[in-house]
Amino acid sequence: MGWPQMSGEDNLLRLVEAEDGDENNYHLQDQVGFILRRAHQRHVSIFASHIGDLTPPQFAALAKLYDIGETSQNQLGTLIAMDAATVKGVIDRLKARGLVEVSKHEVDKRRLLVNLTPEGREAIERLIPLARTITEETLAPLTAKEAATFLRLLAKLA
Amino acid sequence: MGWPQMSGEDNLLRLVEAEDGDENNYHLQDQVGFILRRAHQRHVSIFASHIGDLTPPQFAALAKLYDIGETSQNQLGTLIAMDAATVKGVIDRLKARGLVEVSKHEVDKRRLLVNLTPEGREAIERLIPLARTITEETLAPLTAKEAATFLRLLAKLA
DNA sequence: CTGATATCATTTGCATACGAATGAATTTGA
DNA sequence: TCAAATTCATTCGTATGCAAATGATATCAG
Repeated sequence: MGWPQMSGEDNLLRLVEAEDGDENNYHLQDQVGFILRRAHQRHVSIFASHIGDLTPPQFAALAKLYDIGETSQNQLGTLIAMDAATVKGVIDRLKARGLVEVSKHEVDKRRLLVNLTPEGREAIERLIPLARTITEETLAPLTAKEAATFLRLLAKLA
Repeated sequence: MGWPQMSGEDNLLRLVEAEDGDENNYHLQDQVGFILRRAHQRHVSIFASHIGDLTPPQFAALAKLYDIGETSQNQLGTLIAMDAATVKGVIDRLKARGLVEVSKHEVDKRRLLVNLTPEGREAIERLIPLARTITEETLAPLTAKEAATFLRLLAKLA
């Protein structure tokens, strides 16, 4: 065999490794974390191509407020899986654009209530059909059956 | 039916919506993008619990350099799915910690060559077994068969 | 050969994302 | 009741992630 400086022991080791499925060889591109990151990147890119003036987290905040109505900033963060520091930035930017408004909770003075403005409501109603398109395009490489399986397994991981 | 202020037309509309699979109701938590984001978050959290002093992108850079050896910063970015601006930051931080070293390409003066230092090589060799554990823990909610299916479909999406 | 193009790297600006620390307000428990 | 613990929001620091602009270098086409 053409390998330089390889002893009989090395050949034996290589055989054992081959039997073990090449386990000493680490392939980044096969790791679930790496593929998950790329799949997420692709989705964000598709999102941006359809909804250029809003990010996925901003859309999530609007969609959740549209779904449940006024809530506290912290509670909203829990519902859309963002920590307190992150959700604050998202809400600040939506507020600056007039899509949400904030007010103080009358009873619990710690809480900051967040709600859609009429402009925010109009925006999310206009964007939800685009979001359905984005979901379709993201799942386009899969058949309908594969997509259903994928979503079921993905949900178990998330 | 106890719904207030609902006319006969409203009931008909509701029936039609039910037949259409409730398509006027948008559920953020069922959208592939949202679940993908949460699955990715969970993986990063698992990663951090096992490898606290390195981020997944930093690990990816080291693992790829370990796999292919010296390469240009740009090419490395392509291989680990990072744009030029992002990979620069990652390499800068790895360089500051002495895990990689950079040099100028002798022929093509535009290129910045990146390679592992001995410390970087030692680090990645030490971390790869932990990365296998991270992958296992990330996939733990799935059976072996489900995990195989999931990885196959995820790869089609990424 | 040289002007147009393309590639590589850097920089800036903006937007997540999260740990940690802080302060204000509320709830709990002895 | 009142001190301890908890919750809510904010701030700071660090690290991706990407678009856009820029400068240096290399390649291509006429």
